Amino acid sequence: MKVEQRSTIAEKLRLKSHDLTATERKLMSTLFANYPMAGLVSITEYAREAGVSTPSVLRLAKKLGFSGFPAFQEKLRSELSAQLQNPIAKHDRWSSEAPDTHIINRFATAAIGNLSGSLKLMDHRSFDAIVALLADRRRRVYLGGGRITHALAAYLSVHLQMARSGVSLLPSSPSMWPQFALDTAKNDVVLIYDIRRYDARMLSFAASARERGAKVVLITDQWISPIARIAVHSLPLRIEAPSSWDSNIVPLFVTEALISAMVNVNWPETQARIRELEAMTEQARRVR
Amino acid sequence: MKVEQRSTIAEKLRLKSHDLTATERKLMSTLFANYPMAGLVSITEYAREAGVSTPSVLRLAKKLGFSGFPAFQEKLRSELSAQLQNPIAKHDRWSSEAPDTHIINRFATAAIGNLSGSLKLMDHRSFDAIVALLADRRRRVYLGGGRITHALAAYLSVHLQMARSGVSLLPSSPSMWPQFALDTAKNDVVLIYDIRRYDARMLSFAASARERGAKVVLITDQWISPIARIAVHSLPLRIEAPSSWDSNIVPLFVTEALISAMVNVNWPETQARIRELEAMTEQARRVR
DNA sequence: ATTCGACTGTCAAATTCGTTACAATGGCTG
DNA sequence: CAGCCATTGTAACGAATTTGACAGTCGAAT
Repeated sequence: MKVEQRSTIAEKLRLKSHDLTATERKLMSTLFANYPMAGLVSITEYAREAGVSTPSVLRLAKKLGFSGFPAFQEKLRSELSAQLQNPIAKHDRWSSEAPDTHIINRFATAAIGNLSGSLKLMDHRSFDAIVALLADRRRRVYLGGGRITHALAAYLSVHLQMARSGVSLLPSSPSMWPQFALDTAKNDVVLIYDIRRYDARMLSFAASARERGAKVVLITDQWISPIARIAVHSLPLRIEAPSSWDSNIVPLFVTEALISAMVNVNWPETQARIRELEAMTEQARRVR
Repeated sequence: MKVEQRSTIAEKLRLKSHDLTATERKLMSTLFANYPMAGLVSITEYAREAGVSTPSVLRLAKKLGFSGFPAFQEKLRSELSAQLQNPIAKHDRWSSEAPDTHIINRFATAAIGNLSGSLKLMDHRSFDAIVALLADRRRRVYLGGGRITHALAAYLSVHLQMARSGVSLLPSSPSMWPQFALDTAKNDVVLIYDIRRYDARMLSFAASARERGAKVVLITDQWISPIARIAVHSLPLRIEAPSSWDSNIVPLFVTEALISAMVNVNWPETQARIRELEAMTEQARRVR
């Protein structure tokens, strides 16, 4: 039956509860007392917990229509897994009638997975510490990225420059990085995007900055760039995508969150600066 | 240690993440991808899922201080059942104990909302039509964005240039746009990012290109840039964020999806081009 | 080039698990 | 009260899992 396919073990048990034996009822109530974890241990342990014999567990599983205990357990696991998924993961039909196999839906699924996976991985204390570094107006900030991630560094740079002074973006050409390393000084902040196909030149830039006393912050992928060893803070993110290249959606997410948090830290000053900036832009427009 | 007693496996892993081996990282990311269910199967299955050998799982478990795999699993189970019994913890799975009010969680909620809102709005036939335009090697492609979105255009440009020839990125300075408009010709593709604070100079660039017979494609926000009137295809996206500035996560999402879809359209040619590119990069590296 | 050490996989032994067969128990019926 | 059937536990077996020992591989340092 299709209906049965969908029903959970809890429902099946309730449905059959009237023709369960005393032993089976014990098993049922043990399972419900800690559903579904009680059933995710070994058959022996579950039996002992309920105070019945091992084969009784097996009999119950078969009575519910499973081929054996492992099949029963697998069902419990998949139920739990579905329940654990973030509420948002249960997306109701993404794009207008586009089939689930359409690239845009596959991409959406991957993006959501990357986001929730990254958030689970992330240490929010590191995040807060990075925000504090960026918000500290006494420190100069250097931003850098590789061939692909340069755009992210540029994006961050545009926003940071609106909020504070002393922000420099490393050029996209690696040959110019060494001279920037020369400029870094004690307590400066060097924020680097380095995702796989890690760039050796970026590593040496980071190492130089570190030697000069700068604090290196790293935004990397789940395989973690070697720069992590010299960084004070590293954020490893998930970047898998159904594509020939990695997805930088989560790195952009973190970037925007950093910007937002950093702006909040010192709102009055930032606000004044933005007002001034707007006024200047307006003035320039009038002259033209 | 008292601390160790309380810390979850996720925390332990994060803490030790810097001195994990490559294989152990694989296990870690597999576990986080579906935490903690991925670890609640047999050691064999978990190892196979992560693509490592069985003993490697055991070694990781021991590294984390457990007597063996069953003990490791027992910890996962107890964590999970504690979490299941505490409904408040439900939303907690986002970020490690960060409260829901933490900026990173608020941002995640907003990003997901924007994504699903955008996808519901989106016409996938427009998307497919844009992909076809980008994939057509006979057309030149011009990419442009405003002060903020220039980074997105640059990101798209880096990827498109790997996949095909004839891709130009408009400079970030608007004063140079008119001369680029002069270069556009009949049937060229002009893809523009224009989100609120719509730039009048961008509109006039688009209008010039249109007059010369170019096909204008627009990626904009839900309030829709005036360029939409002259564009052949427009994708309106949601960009709200708990921040002083708009979020460009969904625009980046669409950008990556476009890239991926476009590459698929003509995979053999693209693959050949990428191979050649890799070979050249490799050669350059050797010379150095 | 070579050596060392760290890392990781293969293999097999030991253990545990899941399952079947069978015996024991106990309630119900004629 | 005897016999029957459903129910449950015990014991044993085969299968799968967990674990330790060993060897090959790779990279770094000399």
